[in-house]
Amino acid sequence: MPFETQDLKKAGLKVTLPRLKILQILESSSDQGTHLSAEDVYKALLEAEEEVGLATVYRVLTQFESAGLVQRHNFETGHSVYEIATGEHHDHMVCVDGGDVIEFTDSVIEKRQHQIAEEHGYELVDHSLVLYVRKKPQG
Amino acid sequence: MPFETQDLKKAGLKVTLPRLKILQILESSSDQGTHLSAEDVYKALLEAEEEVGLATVYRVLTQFESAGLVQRHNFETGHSVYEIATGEHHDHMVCVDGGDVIEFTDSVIEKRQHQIAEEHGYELVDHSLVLYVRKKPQG
DNA sequence: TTGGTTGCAAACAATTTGCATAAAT
DNA sequence: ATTTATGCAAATTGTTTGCAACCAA
Repeated sequence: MPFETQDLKKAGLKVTLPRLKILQILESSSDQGTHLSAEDVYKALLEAEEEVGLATVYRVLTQFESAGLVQRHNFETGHSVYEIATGEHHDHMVCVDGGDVIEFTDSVIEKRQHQIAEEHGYELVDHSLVLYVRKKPQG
Repeated sequence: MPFETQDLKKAGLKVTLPRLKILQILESSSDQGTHLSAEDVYKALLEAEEEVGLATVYRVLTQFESAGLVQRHNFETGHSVYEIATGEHHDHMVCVDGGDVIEFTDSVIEKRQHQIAEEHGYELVDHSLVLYVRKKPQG
């Protein structure tokens, strides 16, 4: 039994073709470090000759998110993008020249974020950090 | 000549009542550290007995952003919020329940961001940090 | 069989735009 | 007199939902 099937069952979701296909698309995009929007997934399905409605894509992505299978990000683009949840948190560094994306985590920052939230009487639920950088001359 | 008028002229925008009023509303909200959505501004205008269309509010806010008069933020709330541009950098903490926004800066995090960029051979140009928090029980 | 799942179309919310009118310079 | 701004309604975009038909367990 392929691991996609297991993942779905574990999430209490029936194993259907649309869900399997969407999961595969997200996985292969994850290999390339890409983040897909609902539209992107929908187009990928069409290219794969799969007849799946856009509404289903949205529903499945939402279910996957609730199940912890994927993570949703709302960058400043006006629409959500999804990526397979690895369990490991990371932030993003984006090169303003090439557009390269580097993933990183930093325990100092992570810790401070919790402290800051606490200091204001809150508990940290999530966070979004993006560093915009430029390659140093003579890098 | 009031500074609102100067700001508008400097931005190449005609000085109209809607624009003056919207600028004032944003300023007073800024004093309270609040971030307003287009709807919020629209409601504030109605309360002030100003007959301004919602479309105009959106147009004016967009123009203000292009002119650098205000900053637009897209938090995970589903709609944009605006604040007067102060020139001084700060990050945001957004309450996932009420949507309240708290501004903060933290020198530890600021410094680490520079270090991280350096460690990867980049120089930090800009960054965006949003903490999503929840009020602690017994706050 | 039976309850979860899908597709479609309609419903929505936030935001944008076309156009005729109105106001600023 | 020109140019730009406004209001309204209609259009767009991204996303959600109602419902009948459908399919996995």
